[in-house]
Amino acid sequence: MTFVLDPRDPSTPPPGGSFQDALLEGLNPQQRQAVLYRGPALLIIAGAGSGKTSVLTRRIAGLLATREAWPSQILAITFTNKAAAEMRERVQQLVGRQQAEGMWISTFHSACVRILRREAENFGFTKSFTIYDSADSKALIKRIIKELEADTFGITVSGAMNKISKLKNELSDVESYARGANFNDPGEVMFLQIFREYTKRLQSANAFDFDDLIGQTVYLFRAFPHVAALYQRRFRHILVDEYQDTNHAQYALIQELTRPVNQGDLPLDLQGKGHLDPASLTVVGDSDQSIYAFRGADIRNIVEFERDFPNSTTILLEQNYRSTQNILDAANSVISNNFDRKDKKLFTTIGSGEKIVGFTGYSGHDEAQFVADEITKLHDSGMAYKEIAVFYRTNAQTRALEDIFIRSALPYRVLGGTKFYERAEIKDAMSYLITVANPLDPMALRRIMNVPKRGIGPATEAALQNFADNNQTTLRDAMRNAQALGLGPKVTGAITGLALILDDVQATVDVPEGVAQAKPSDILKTLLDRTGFIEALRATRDPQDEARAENVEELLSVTKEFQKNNPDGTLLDFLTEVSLVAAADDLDDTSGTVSLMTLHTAKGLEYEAVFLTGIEEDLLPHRMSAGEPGGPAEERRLFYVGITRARQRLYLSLAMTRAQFGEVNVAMPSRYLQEIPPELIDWKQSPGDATSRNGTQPRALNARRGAFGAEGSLGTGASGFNGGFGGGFTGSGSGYENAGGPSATALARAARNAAKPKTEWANKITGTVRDNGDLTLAAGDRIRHVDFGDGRVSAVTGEGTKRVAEVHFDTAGRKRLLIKVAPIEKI
DNA sequence: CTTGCATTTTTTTTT
DNA sequence: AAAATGCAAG
Repeated sequence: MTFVLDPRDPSTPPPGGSFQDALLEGLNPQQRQAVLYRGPALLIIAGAGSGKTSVLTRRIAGLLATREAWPSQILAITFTNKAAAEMRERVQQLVGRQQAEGMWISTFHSACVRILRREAENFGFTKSFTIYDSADSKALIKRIIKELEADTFGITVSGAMNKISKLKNELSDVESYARGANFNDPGEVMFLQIFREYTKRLQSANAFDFDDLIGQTVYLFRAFPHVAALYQRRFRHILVDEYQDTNHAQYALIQELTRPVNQGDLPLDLQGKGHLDPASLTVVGDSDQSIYAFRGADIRNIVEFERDFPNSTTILLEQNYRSTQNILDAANSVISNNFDRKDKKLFTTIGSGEKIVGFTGYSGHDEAQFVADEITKLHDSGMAYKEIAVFYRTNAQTRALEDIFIRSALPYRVLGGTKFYERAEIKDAMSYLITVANPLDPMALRRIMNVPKRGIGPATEAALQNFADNNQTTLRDAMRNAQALGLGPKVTGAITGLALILDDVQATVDVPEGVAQAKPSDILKTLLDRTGFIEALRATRDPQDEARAENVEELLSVTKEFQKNNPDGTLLDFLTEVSLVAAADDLDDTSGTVSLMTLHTAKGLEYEAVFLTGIEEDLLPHRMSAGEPGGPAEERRLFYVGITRARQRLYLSLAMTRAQFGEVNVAMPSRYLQEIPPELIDWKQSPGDATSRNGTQPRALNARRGAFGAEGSLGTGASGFNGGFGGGFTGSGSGYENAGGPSATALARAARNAAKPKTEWANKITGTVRDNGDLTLAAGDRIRHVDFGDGRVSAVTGEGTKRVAEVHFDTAGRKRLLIKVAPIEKI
C-alpha cells in the first residue's frame, strides 16, 4: 500500500515502513493508545499542545486505511470551519484524497444545517430556510417587544434574547417552559408571550436561529425515528473535538447519533443490512480550557463522560509539544488556583526557554507602543509576522493597538471583531440574496425594501404588513398586490417594481429539476444592477459611502471566489457558508501579518510569540464575570488558554490607566499575575515601576492625580498594590528601551503622555487615520513626532502610501514609521 | 419620507 | 469614542 505523510511533520518516517509504523511514528505511548483504541467510547483528556489534532487525524486515517470504515461512515466535529479544513487536509495527506472523499468533517452548526436542509420538510420548513444570526434574532425580538409593549415589564431585548438562547440550549421549547412557568408573575407571562411569538415568526419565516440549528436537529431525530435511524446507521465513528465546550443540545445530539439503530425504523431495503450497533464515539477535551459557559457550554458533559458511557476508556495526554517549560510553569501555576479540577500538569522536554516578558504601560496606547516595538524587534531578529499574535479580552481593545500598528507600519490583521459580513451595506446586499432564496422571510425583505431609497417608509411598510396579515399571505405577496392598497402611484410603482425584480431573479433560482440554477455571483450582479444599489451609494454626499460601495463590490468578488472553489455551489450553499463563518475562519496563513484577536478566538491556535494585553482587574477577569457563579474561574481558564498558545516567547502587558466609554480610568493589575511565580517574569517595567517613580512620572499622569481625590488616587492605589504583591513586581527598572538608559525612556514617556500640543499638524489627525499627504522624507531629515519628540531619519523604504521611515529619535530610540499616517512633521 | 442634530447608551466573550 | 435612538424641521 502506498501512502503519503505530511513532509512538514517532523514525525514523518523514512519511506519503506509499514502503514502502522507510519501512523504511530513519533507518538508517545498514550497517543498511540488513542490512535489504536477500538471500542464503544473513548475519552481523550488532552492538555494544551499535547498533539490531539495529530492523534485525531491519525485515528481517522487508521480507520480508513484498514478499511474498518468507509469515509462516509465518519463524522468528525471541530470547533471552527478552519479546524475542519485542516483536519480534512491532514487526513487526506495520510491516506490520499480519494480515500478520504465523503467524510463529514465540520462544526456542529454546519453538520446540522446539512442535515436540516435535507430533512426540514419533515416538519414544516423548506430546504431553503434562512439562518438568523444574532443580529437578526435581536432585530426580530426587538420588533416583538415593541409590538407587545413588553418593555414596560422591564424586559430588555438582550435580556429576552439571552433567556431564549439559554432555554434553547437546554432543549426547552415554549410549551415545556410554559409548564413550569409562574403565571402570577406578569413579567414571566409576558416573556412567555415573546418566546411564543418569536418561535411562531421563525417558523413562518422559514428560518432557524443559531441555537435552533442544533436544537431542531435533536427535535427532528427524536420526533422522526425513521430519519434518526438513517444517520445512526450511517455514522459508525463519531469524533468530537473541544468536547468541554459542548452545550446540552450538542450533548443530546451526540446521544441521539450514538443510539443503537432500531431495525424497524429503517427503510425496507436497508433492513437487516449493515451495522446495527451504536456508533463508536471519541471525544477530546480539556476542562481547563472550557471558556464558553456563557453560551451554554456545560463542563459536566466531559466530567461525567465516564458515567454516560460506562464502557468507555479514558486516556490522558499530558506531554506538551508546543511551549517552553517557563511558559508551561506559568500556565500550570495559574490554573492550579482553580479548585474542583482534576490535577493535571503539563510538561515538556523542550527546555525552559526565555523568561516571560512583562510590561506596564501608563495607558493603553503606551502598552500598544511596547507591543509594537517588541514585535519589531522580534521581526528584526528573524521571526515572521505571521508567527506573532496579540490577544485581548474585549474587542474594544483593538483601537489603541490598531492605531499604533498603523503608525508603526506593522502589517496586522484583526480576526473577528466588526466582521465584514456585519457591515450594514453587506447585510443589505446579502438580504437581497436571502429574499430570493427564501421568499417567506420578511426580515430580509424589510431590510431591503427601502434600500436603496425608494420612498417606502415605515408607514408604507406597516400598510403592506397589515394587508399580508389580513389576507393570510406573505409580505412578499402583499408587495405583488400593492395596487390593492390604494397608496400613491409613486410608492405603488416602487413596490411593484421591486417585487418584479425579485420575482424575475427568483425564477432563475427556482428552476425545474435538471435545469441549471443561476450562479450566486450572477444573481447578486443582476440584483445590484437592476436595483441601482451601488450607483445609489456613489451618488450620495457621505464620503463613507464610497467605501461602502467598494465593500459591496468586494462581496461580488467573494461570490466569484466562492464559485471558483465550489463549481457546483448553489445560492443556498453560499448563504450557508457566509452564515456560519467563525472569527478564526478568516485566518490566512499566507498573509504574512501579525494576528490580533480575542482570547476566545485564540482557542486552538498557536504562535511562536504571543502578547497577552490588558492583564488588568475588570478586564481579566472582566467586570461582568464577577457576578456569575464560576465567573472568575472561567476567566482564569481564559488566561490559561492565552498563555498556552505561545511556543517560544510570551509577553504579558497591562496599563495603569485605560480609556473606556470615552473617559480614562485607573486600572489595577490582574489578580492572576500574582499566580505566576515572580522568577518566571522579566519585568521591563513592573506595575511598581510605573507608579512609584515620582520624580520621572509623566506630566499628564501627575495632572490627572488631582482629579481622583485622595481615596482613588494613583498613589494610594499603587502603594496598596505594591504591598499586596510583596515586592514581586520589582523589575529591572531600566525601562524597556535600552537605547538611551532610564532617564531617556522616562523623558520619552513623559513626552508621550503629555497633553498633545495643539499645533496645526496635530489637528490634522482626522477620523481614525491621519494623512500627511505626499510628505517626502529622506535620510538625514530631522522630524518631530507627537509622542517621541525629535529625531533623525536614517532610512526610507517602500513605495507610495506604504513608504516607511526608520527614525532615530533623540530620546525614544529607533522606530519605524509609516510616513503617510504617522503623527510627524519635518523640521 | 428624509435629513440633520441632540441625546442616550454601550462592551464581555461567539456559533 | 462610537453607535444607536429620538425628535424636529424640511
